[in-house]
Amino acid sequence: MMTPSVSRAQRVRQQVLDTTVDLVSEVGVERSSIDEIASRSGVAKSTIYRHFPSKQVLVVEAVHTCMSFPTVTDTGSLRDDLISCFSGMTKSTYEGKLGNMQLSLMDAAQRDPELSRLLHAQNNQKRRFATAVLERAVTAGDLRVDVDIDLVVTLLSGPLVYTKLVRRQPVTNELIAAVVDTVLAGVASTRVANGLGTAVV
Amino acid sequence: MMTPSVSRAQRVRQQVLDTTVDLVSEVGVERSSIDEIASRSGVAKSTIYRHFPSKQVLVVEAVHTCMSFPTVTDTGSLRDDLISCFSGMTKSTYEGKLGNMQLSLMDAAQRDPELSRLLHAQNNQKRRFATAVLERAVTAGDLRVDVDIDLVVTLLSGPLVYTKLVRRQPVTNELIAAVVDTVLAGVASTRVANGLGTAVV
DNA sequence: ACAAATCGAAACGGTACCGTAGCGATCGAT
DNA sequence: ATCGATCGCTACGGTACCGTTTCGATTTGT
Repeated sequence: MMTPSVSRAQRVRQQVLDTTVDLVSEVGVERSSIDEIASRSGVAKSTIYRHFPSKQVLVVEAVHTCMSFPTVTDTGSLRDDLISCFSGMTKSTYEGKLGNMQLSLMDAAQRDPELSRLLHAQNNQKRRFATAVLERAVTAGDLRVDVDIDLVVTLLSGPLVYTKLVRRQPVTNELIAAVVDTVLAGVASTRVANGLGTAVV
Repeated sequence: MMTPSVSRAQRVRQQVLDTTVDLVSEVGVERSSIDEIASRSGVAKSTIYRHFPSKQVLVVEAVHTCMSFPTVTDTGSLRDDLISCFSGMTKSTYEGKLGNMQLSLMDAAQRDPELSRLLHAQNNQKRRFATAVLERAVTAGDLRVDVDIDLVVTLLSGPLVYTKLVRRQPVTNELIAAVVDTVLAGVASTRVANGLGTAVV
């Protein structure tokens, strides 16, 4: 018989990781147990420990497997590119199983340096996508050269994260568009001493 | 001997609540145990159960006791009032013990309806402060009457929450001022089809 | 087909937590 | 001073989880 494309060890390993993702997205990191993962996945607990030395490592690896990043578009319109960027970002990060995990992961990261580094890396990566779009707009002359790009990324990301995690409301494309439009309008204007934007484009 | 100003029962009860706040802010909701609260507070576990029927109720009451809200200023300057509002908000919510608890509480709220309602109420309350400031600015003519106040509150709150909880960076007054300035500039401008703010004040 | 690697099932000791109960000591009001 | 309420202490049964071990069965590579 032919050798299958993936070994049994790999299949079992993936099964454990998938089940871990499911369980963590349902009940969170702290309430997920190896015993439960074993019975759900059909993989014996002893086998799980042959693949992963501890629950922490397992969770970190499981989370790692289900991370993805959106593709960046270049339509020529800064507005459209930003909306596309954050729309994809929202889907890949705050929806689905990974989305359900976010709060629990952030909490657990407060006491797990590995998880903390993983989430920070994930986050910096996401910021880089938006940063790239904005830097392109600066060189293209669509944005003033003195804009604080880091601040703009925070201004764009913040309201979406806040809506999803704190308000627990869906992040609609309408919201994304409104955020992008208002922030772009804000950075297009100069800031004056009284804080009220005076029209200067 | 005179009757003390507070009964022993009240003192013991408060001691338990304080210890619970301390412990939860240190290790989170899930890892806080009644046994640990008992040994830390010097109050026997049996006594704790005489005051609180379960750990969930205890945590909810403990969190409730350490909630506070900032005072609202009315300096006449919308910018200053907003900065003051969100500066106080940040201090009362995302610093100190309550700040350390936030992520764990939000996570736990996903599986505890009581906690969920408490956090939602806390959040709506905070939004109302900013909403009041903005509505005052509308009637005073400092803001266009067609601004989406709810959106503006999200635009202002989001970046601060995001900076604190996701990026794990301090929320400085400089950041607050920059956020307020940019968002105010954005809502002062009209939005046009191409999304680039055109100066109209 | 056969040896080596891998797996599933089951059980183990150890720890931590929950919520309850009994009991003697302490406090509070009168 | 006394009596009832409240407390601290200790211990209990029950549950859940961790991480390890054993052993027989299955699969894989050759």
